[in-house]
Amino acid sequence: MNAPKLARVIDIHALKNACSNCSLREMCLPTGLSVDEIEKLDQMVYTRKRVKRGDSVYRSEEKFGSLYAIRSGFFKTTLVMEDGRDQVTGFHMAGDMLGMDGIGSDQHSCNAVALEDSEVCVIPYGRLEELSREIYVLQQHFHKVMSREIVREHGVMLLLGSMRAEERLAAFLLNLSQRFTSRGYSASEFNLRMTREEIGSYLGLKLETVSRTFSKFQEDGLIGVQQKNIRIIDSGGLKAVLGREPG
Amino acid sequence: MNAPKLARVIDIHALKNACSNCSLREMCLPTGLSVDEIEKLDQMVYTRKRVKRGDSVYRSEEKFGSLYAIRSGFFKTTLVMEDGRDQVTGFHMAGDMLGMDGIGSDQHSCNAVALEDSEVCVIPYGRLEELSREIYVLQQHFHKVMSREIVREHGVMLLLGSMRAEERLAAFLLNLSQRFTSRGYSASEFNLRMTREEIGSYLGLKLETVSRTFSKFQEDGLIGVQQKNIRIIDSGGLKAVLGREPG
DNA sequence: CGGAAATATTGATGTGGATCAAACCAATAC
DNA sequence: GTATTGGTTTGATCCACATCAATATTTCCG
Repeated sequence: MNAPKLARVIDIHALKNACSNCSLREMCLPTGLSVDEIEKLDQMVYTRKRVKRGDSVYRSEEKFGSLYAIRSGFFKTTLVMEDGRDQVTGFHMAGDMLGMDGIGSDQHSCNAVALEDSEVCVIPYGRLEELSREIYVLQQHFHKVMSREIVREHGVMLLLGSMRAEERLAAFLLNLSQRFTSRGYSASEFNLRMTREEIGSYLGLKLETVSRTFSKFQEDGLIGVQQKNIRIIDSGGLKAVLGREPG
Repeated sequence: MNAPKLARVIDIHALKNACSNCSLREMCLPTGLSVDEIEKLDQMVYTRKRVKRGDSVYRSEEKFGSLYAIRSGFFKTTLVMEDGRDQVTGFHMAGDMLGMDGIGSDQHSCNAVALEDSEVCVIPYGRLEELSREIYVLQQHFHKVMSREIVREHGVMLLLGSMRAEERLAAFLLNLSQRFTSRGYSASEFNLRMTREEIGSYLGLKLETVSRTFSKFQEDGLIGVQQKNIRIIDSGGLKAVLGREPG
């Protein structure tokens, strides 16, 4: 008599964790999947993992085994040099994919650290390979995700190699704003999850320069800053900072 | 009577262009392919393309259709900002793969320019997708190639974000040397195919700084420089430059 | 709550690499 | 051969950002 009830409970739980029912589906998965195919995917992602603020999903040198789709929260990825200097290589939010650096050498080459309590969907890599041989649109989607990561990094190289401090920070804010927007959050007001030091590390600047530049943007009426809270007042003005001559 | 002869001629030509017979096979392709599978691959890569010095394999915004494996020669990839500033995002040599930036958006996002007369193997992307669904090791290999490109770019971000001019140039030289070595060329002497300006663009430095730093390395007995010819005299010393305090 | 630790702001000063400028050199064209 | 062009080296000066330092604010935690 109890059996059916129990089954139902499990069902509901499974449904809750399923890709098919996930609000981030459009970010993680291709469109145009059949019901069958979505069912297969639900079997691929059978684990969720909570990651507390400050904890890592994976660390450099660790054996690679899975990719991680961010279900909620906020992450940074960092690289550490032998002499201890480290560099933030990216900030990642819901719908982003982590871990692709590990495929090439079968071990991770950076650390993925949660900047707030977060949750990731664990995607066993072998299973993904398998399914993407069966499901064309999944293969296609996965390749696109990797390619976009390459393009994103190109953009960072441009930023680090050719832009001045003000341009870097303006580009950073506009990028964040755009990403929040595409996830349904406000484009004009958001909370930074990272410290000035982490922003600086990502942008190749010192934390003091980041702080000063925030203050300057505020004086110029482009943004409102209060600690981690950012309000974008004049996004056109921010865009104009990009490509402007020094001064 | 002529027919068999003609056929033989064509055969020889096909063989010459075939992956199965290519000295770069270990760089481009996975190991452990069956004879059948190699035959399929030979059909995938049915075009070679000569690219003259200064010409492009593809340009930014162009529709994406193929990847390109470098058969011989030397390339740079560049990004251009709206205001005209441009940045070299990479240097590429025989065995490297070009064009993966185009997969994500179906159009290329950078320019791939030959720095000397070169030759590439054209790999129609649709065909590669198809085959990598059939041949597991090919899929695996392709994913690794993309992943390694992501990791390579991480390295460049570290270089641009955290290193001083001398460290950047030392890292650059050591990287080039290592890549020449793995292709069977001398580790200690090689010709730069790019100008000081292109090196500078890649490293986020001005050409004068590149030139001065070369001169300094020469004074310090680390390398011999004569225009584009580089001799690495003290590779240990170069490695020691990395991670050294300024001064 | 209170006190310590982490984070952020702001000012004063220093410096690595950019900029400006002038030769110099190598390769190609005439 | 000389002229021309594109690239390189080297010097003098400048400035954007780093560094050093002091204070303010927020967060964490017993």
